[in-house]
Amino acid sequence: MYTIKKLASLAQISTRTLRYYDEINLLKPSSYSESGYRLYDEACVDLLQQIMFYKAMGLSLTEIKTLVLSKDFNPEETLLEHRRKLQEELVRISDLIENIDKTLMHKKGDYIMTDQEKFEGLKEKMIEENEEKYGKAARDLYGHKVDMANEKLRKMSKEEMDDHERLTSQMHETFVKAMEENDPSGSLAMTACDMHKKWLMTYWTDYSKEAHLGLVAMYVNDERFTTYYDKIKKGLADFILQAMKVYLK
Amino acid sequence: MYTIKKLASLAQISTRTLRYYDEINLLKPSSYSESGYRLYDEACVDLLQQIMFYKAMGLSLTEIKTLVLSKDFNPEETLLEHRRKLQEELVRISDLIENIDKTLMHKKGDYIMTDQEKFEGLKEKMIEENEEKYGKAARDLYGHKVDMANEKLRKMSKEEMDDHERLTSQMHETFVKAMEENDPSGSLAMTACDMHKKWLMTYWTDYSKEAHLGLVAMYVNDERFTTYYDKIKKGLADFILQAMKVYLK
DNA sequence: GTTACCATAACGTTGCGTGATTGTCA
DNA sequence: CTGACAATCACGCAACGTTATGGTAA
Repeated sequence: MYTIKKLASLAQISTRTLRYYDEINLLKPSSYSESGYRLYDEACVDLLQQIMFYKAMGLSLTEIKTLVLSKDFNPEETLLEHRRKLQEELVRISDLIENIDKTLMHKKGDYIMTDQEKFEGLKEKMIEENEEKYGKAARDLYGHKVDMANEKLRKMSKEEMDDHERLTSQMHETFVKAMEENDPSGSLAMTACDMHKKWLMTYWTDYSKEAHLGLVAMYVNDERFTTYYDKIKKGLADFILQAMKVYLK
Repeated sequence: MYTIKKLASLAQISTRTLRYYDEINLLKPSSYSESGYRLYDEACVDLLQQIMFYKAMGLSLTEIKTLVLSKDFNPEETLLEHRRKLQEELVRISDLIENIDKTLMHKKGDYIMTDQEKFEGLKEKMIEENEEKYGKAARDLYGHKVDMANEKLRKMSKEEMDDHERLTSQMHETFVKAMEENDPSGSLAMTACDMHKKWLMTYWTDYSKEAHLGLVAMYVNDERFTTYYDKIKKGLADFILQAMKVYLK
């Protein structure tokens, strides 16, 4: 017979957990002492063992309850079903990471990269940072997907990079012209926004308005960006944001 | 000016969400109508846009609050920090999936596989099922790790499989002998358990007592297993469980 | 008058952590 | 007597979904 503390330390869990399992009828004590103390026997230990096994696979307590308390229930199906859910979670998280990567990568690129050397430097730096921070093993876990942006950079040819640079200056020029017209919703501004989108696609493997707008919104809160653009023409950073808001409606 | 419903449908969220954001001071309406209706202006729309952008990356509302409400806060660091957390989650979930795979794979194997043909059949069947259920694209996401068990099976040579089969019969014999001695904690039983562990390791890439015990516990609740073992000797399935409990203490 | 929309409570969700208060055992 | 352990509330967390109830706008 175990007291609640004994069983808890045996199983490396808290007494609160055991009381909670009692409360939700997942694991009841086998008997009580005269003063109302919970007492657990060997069968309880076995059951707890089972519970913890399923917990280790990430099943919810409700799922575990149906598994261990109804003998005729099929664990295989439940586990497979659960596996499917986990798989979805995995994809979801992987997508989130990819989103962050795209955002950060591009944001850095936006105000730093003006010529080839800096661009090359950035490429190497980002790839190195990635390696350093998360290690090869960790990156292997979710395979090539997270690296896609990196790969896209790495594989970009000299020619493409020249194109990219041309696009950059053209975009800047167009934005400046649009600003001189003082019309953030005019066709010139829209053209410039369109170029910005194309420019974005150089790094991003896919595209969404939300991400694009979010990125631009992040820009104007970053003085490195505003400084850079205001040097081209004063007030340009803000103008770009105004235009983008119209463009991305 | 937008009413709560207008803004909600504009942003594709619920009105409850907007009221909640109001409640936690994340997004307050810019003004109120005479009858107390919430009214949102353009600045609110922009802010919500930002909020949703960060939400799309999986940041918590608390994190978002510090990001969008304190102008001097650095989003890059926050995003990188958050990326790290996501990475951990990814590993965690990947481990859970691996655990489930190991369990299911082995459980099937335990009572079905007695000769090479069936073994081969199982191999193909499991690999196919995996492909079918989750698709290549999904599997690519977390790379080779989930497939390790599959790979381990696939790469097992004829020779190794013969060894494995020999080990299986020896283990069965030893369990039977131990049972005849009627001592589930005797040295014979312990040897048999040890063999079971070795046998397990043929499939599993790593090992833990919890997983081993959980597996055995799952066995005795599955009549396909008990039937199979009881055919060898009546009561054997139960005896194995008893022995395992001692062994895995 | 009806319908669509507004507001404010307030409970439910998941799995416990973290007290607060009080009784029991060695 | 004291300290370790027992018990029972009961709030807190995250981000809303979901009624319930009643007022307001078109």
